[in-house]
Amino acid sequence: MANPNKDSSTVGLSVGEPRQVKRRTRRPRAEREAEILASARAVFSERGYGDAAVAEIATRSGVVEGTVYSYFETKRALLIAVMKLFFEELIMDTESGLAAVRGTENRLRFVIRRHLETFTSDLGLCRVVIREARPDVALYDEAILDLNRRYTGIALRVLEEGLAAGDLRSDIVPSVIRDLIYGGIEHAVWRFLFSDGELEIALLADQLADAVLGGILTQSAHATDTHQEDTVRRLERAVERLEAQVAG
Amino acid sequence: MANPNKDSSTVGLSVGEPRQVKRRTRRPRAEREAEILASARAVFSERGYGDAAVAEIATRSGVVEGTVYSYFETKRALLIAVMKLFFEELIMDTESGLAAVRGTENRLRFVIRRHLETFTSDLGLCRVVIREARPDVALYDEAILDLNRRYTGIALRVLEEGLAAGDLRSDIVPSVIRDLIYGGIEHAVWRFLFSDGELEIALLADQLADAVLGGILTQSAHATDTHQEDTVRRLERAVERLEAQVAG
DNA sequence: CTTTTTTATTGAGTCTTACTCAATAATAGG
DNA sequence: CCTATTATTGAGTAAGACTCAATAAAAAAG
Repeated sequence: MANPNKDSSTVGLSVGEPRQVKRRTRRPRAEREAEILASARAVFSERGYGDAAVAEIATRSGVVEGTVYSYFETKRALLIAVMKLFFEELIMDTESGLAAVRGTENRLRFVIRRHLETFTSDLGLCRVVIREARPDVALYDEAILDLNRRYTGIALRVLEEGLAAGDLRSDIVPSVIRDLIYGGIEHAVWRFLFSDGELEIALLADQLADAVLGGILTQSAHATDTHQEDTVRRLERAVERLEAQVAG
Repeated sequence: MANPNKDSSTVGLSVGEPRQVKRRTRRPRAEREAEILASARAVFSERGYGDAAVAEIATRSGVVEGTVYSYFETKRALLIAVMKLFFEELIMDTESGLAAVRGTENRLRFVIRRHLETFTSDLGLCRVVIREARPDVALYDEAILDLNRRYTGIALRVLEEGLAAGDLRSDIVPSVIRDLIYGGIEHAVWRFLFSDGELEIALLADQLADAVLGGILTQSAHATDTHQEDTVRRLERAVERLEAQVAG
C-alpha cells in the first residue's frame, strides 16, 4: 500500500563497498500472488508446462525463484491455480451468454461456437490445459478434473434439457454427445494448427454443429422422422380411400 | 553371434583386486536397438514420457545410459521411434480388417470400434501418444504428425468413398467428421478412466456411431428434407392421379 | 593363431531445473 | 522508537538429460 511500484534502485549503505544493492519490496500477499499468477499464465502459455522455468516466472514477477515457492507449493500447484482462474472465467462467461439463447438447437450451436472461440483466442493456454489435464489417473489433480467437469457440464445440461423437451432423439446418450462435441472441436482446431489454412471459426462451428445435430447419413430417416412418415401415410391412405370411391 | 547371452559374471584379471567385473556384451546393432525400443515402450507406457527416465530404459535393456544415446539422439527421438512402430502396426492391422467390411455405414462402425479397442487395450501408450503428439507447432515432430495423418486417413478415406457413393449427405466435410470421430472417442475414453464405471467397448462404439451417423435432433430436418421432399412428392402424385381420375 | 583395426559400450562428468532452507530485512504492533 | 513477525532472498541439493574420452569386444588383416 505504501509504495507499490518503487522499482529496483540503489540504497547506499554506510559501508563503502560497491556491493550491488538489495532492495526488497514487500507487498500485500494478495497482490504478489496475483502478479505471480499472471506471469505464470503468460509463461505457461508461451512455452508450455514442461518448458516453462519457474525461474522465468519469478523474474517476470520481479521476485526470486524461492519466493514463488512461498506462494505455491509446487510448479504443478501453480499450474492448477492458473487453470482454476481460466476455467472460472470461462464458465461464467459461457453461462451468461447461454442464458440469452433459446431453443435446444440454438443453445448447442452457441456452446460449440463459444468453445471454438475460446480455444482459438487463448490457444497457448488451452494447449497446456489439454496436455496437462490428463495425467496419470493419480488423483492429486482432482482439482483440474473437477474444473473440466464443471465446464463441460454446461453442454451436458443443454443436452439433457433438450432430451427432456423432446428436441433430441430419445435414444442418445448426453455424455457421449458431449464428448463428441468437445473432442471434435479439439481435434479440428489441432488440424488447423498444422495445416496452413485460415481457421474460419464461424464456418467450422456450423460444420461441426450440422454434423452432430443432423448426422451424416443420406437418409437419416432411421427413427428420426418416423412421425412425419406416419402423418404422410395417413394422408396417403385418405387419398387412396378417395381414389377408391371415385373409381367405384 | 558367438555367445549372445552370457550374462554378467566375474572375470578374474591377473590383478588381485576385488574389483567388480566389467563384462561387456556386444550385440548386433539391430538386436540391441530392438531391445532398447521394447524397454522404452514399456517404460513410456508405464510412467508417461515426462516421468520416464532414460536411465531406467537403459537398465531394463541391460545397458548403461550412454549406450541408449548411441542408438537414439535424444529421448524424444526414442519416443518417436516407439510411436512409429506402434502406428505402423496399428495402420496395417486396421486396414486389413477394414478390407473385409462392405458398406459405408459398416465400415465407419468398424473403424470406430477398432480404434476404441486399440485405445483401451494399449491405454498407457495411447496416453503418451496423445499427450506428446501435439507439442509446439515446432516441426521437428513432423514425423509424429505424419503418422497420425496416415492413421486417421483411414477413416477419412471411408468418408470420402461414402460421399462419392452417395451414402453420405453431400454437404458434410469429411475431415470435420473424422475429427468428431477420433476426438469423440478420445474424450469418451478419458471420461471412463476417471469414473469408476466399466468401459463397455461395444456399447460405447454403437452409441458414438449412432450419434455420428444419425445425428441427434428429433427432426433432423436440415438436409434431411430431401426425404421430406420425397414424401411430399408422393402425396402430390397421389393427388395428381386423383385429379386425373376426376377430370377424366 | 596373432596382431591390428574398428566401434559398441562404458561411466564419469556437465548442465539445467525443480525444490529447500537458514539468513535477512521490510513491515506491523506495542 | 523498538521489537516481533514474516516476506524475501540466494545459495545449495537432487534428479535427470545429454556428452565424451577411454576401454574392450568383435572383426579384419597378416
